[in-house]
Amino acid sequence: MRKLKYAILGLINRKPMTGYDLTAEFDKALGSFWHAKHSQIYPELKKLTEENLITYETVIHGEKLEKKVYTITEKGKQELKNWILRDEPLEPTPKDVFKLRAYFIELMNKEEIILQFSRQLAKRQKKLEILKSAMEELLKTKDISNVISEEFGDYIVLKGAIMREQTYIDWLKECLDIVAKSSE
Amino acid sequence: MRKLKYAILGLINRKPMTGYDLTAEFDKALGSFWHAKHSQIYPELKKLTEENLITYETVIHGEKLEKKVYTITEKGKQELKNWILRDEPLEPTPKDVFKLRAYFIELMNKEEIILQFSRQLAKRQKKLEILKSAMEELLKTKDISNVISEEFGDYIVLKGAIMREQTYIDWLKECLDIVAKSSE
DNA sequence: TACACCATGTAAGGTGTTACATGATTTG
DNA sequence: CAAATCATGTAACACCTTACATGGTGTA
Repeated sequence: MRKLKYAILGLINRKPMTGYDLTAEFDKALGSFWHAKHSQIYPELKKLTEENLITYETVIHGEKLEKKVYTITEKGKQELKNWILRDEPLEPTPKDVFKLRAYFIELMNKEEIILQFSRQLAKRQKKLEILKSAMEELLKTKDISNVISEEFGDYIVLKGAIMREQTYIDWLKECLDIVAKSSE
Repeated sequence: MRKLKYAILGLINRKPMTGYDLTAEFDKALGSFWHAKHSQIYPELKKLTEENLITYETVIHGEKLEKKVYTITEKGKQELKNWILRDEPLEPTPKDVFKLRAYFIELMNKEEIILQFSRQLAKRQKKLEILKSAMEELLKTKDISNVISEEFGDYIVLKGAIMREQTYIDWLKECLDIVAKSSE
């Protein structure tokens, strides 16, 4: 599977970058559906280099600071193109710790349920606001009219993230509503 | 964090079960937000037993087949209750391989995009139908009027899963719509 | 009597997190 | 000049999957 491999190849294909840049990308745009720490990224870059899917050039920044700027190879592009067209079975549903707690709702009393759901709601609303700001920024600065473009890719995943968070919020509100109205 | 620990404690708290039963539960109801293989469950059961959070009784089924039926202890109940009330920061967004592909949309042509999104749509629609059938069954056989009950827990997580899948489908349709209408 | 299902476990390896470790550059 | 950020790496450990390994029970 090696999914991190393709996440990295895809990003480096967009434009050459360092391991540090990749880490930052995973914290920004991709953060709404993928993430990885630098401790996982650096070894993977080493592996991809050994497999001749990427190459690097050492660039000196300032006096001494060495950066490794990675570029995708033809072989890397081929593998990436091949992966993107693959038809794979649906992944198992992602794990959700809050829903695990919600499932065992019988362990809480009414007040405790309302407290837990309200706290989750506040966190999700905050997250949704951040995503919405990112979307506003994207629409202001980028042209998404061409569907075969990086910008359109950025747009659809952000759109998906906003829709997902909004639905999670709707679900939380619905649960809260039922609980609040119950006589228990 | 040992989340599997609490998933198992919660299930055994509902009623005593074997490792095999737990595995089956993770494939059914909980499947919409949690899962684990038996190879992970058996070692965890051993660990929880050593920690005195659960105990087991060996039951002979038929002539020789030995089953270990696990029961939660008072200590286990306390830990579970304590965990369920905890306030933890939002988990990082779950990884989504399809969205990773969608993000790198610039690597596909219009036909390929439509093919990939249509295939995903078909799989998600099938999954949604299964979830809806499960909900129909649940509403027919269980009483969810008491919010402090296992049945209500079953209901809300299933409801959440249906909403999540419906939104994913809406997103896929919206993407397909934009792509289909594009002149590219 | 074969096949599906019940039942429990271990081993090897891949994936991911936290912590350890070090040093340079930029900005207030 | 201190703090934030840039930059790269390794080690230990936790988590999770795939495959290996074994045997019993129910049913068509």
